[in-house]
Amino acid sequence: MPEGHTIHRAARDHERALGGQRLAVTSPQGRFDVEKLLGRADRVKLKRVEAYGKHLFYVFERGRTVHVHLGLFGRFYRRKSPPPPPRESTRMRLEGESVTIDLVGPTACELITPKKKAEILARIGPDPLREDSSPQPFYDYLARSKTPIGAALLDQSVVSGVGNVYRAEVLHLLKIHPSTPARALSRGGAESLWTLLVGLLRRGVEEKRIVTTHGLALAVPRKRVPRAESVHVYGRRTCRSCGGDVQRFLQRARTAYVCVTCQPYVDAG
DNA sequence: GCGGTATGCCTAA
DNA sequence: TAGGCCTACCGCG
Repeated sequence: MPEGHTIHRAARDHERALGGQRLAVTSPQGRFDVEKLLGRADRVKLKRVEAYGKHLFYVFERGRTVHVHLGLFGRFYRRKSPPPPPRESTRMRLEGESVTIDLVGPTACELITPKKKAEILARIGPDPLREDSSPQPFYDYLARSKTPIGAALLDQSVVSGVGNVYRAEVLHLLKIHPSTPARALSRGGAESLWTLLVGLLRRGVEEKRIVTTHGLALAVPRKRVPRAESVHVYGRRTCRSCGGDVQRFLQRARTAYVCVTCQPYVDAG
């Protein structure tokens, strides 16, 4: 689940469900140091939840901030309060008045200092889901880098929030082969790429899953797209657009998916 | 029950 | 580049 859309959706949902409340925070698994957050109190008030790329920040009273990164396996489970007993693997449980959020399997779940937060934000590139992000650094990087565009899209310091599914899908929609050197893209091409990422990620936030088919407009009511039709090439053996073979290869240690018909490699020199 | 796989990312070499 | 870490699920038998 966790590309940028999952993170932003969690921030929105969790802030709405728990923001302004005094939460009972526990770590059934024991690997999250609850006392550091709670001190001697038994509850702590959550002020807001922020999302940057794939990072979440739970901001509590007195500026105490919990950083969460889901990694590949992390997941949230939402329960009604009072919640059922947690599964053993639950790293952090946030129990509010009517909603309880359980966090399982994250790469990171820790109380952080303002300095640490600043360091995290300093090392990630613009996030297409944030209104306050400027794509300029993304354009600048692409314009001068020989890095394959498919590798650049997974580099969180270049653009944040994009993961392996969006990488495959956005490049397919633009008919770009992942091995194309970044700087072979025109400025217009780079702008199209950013705009498409914004659109697809926003759609992902609304639908709570990645859907890149059945038109790109964020039209209001739309029919639920069946799972098998939600992507063009990611995880597929044949291209949903043309029926041609989808080729797989490793790029930046992740499986890249390419329709060799729709996305022929063009050596731009 | 086991092994493989996954939408991530860090570190050592 | 390889290995490690985190967890759930699925197909196999």
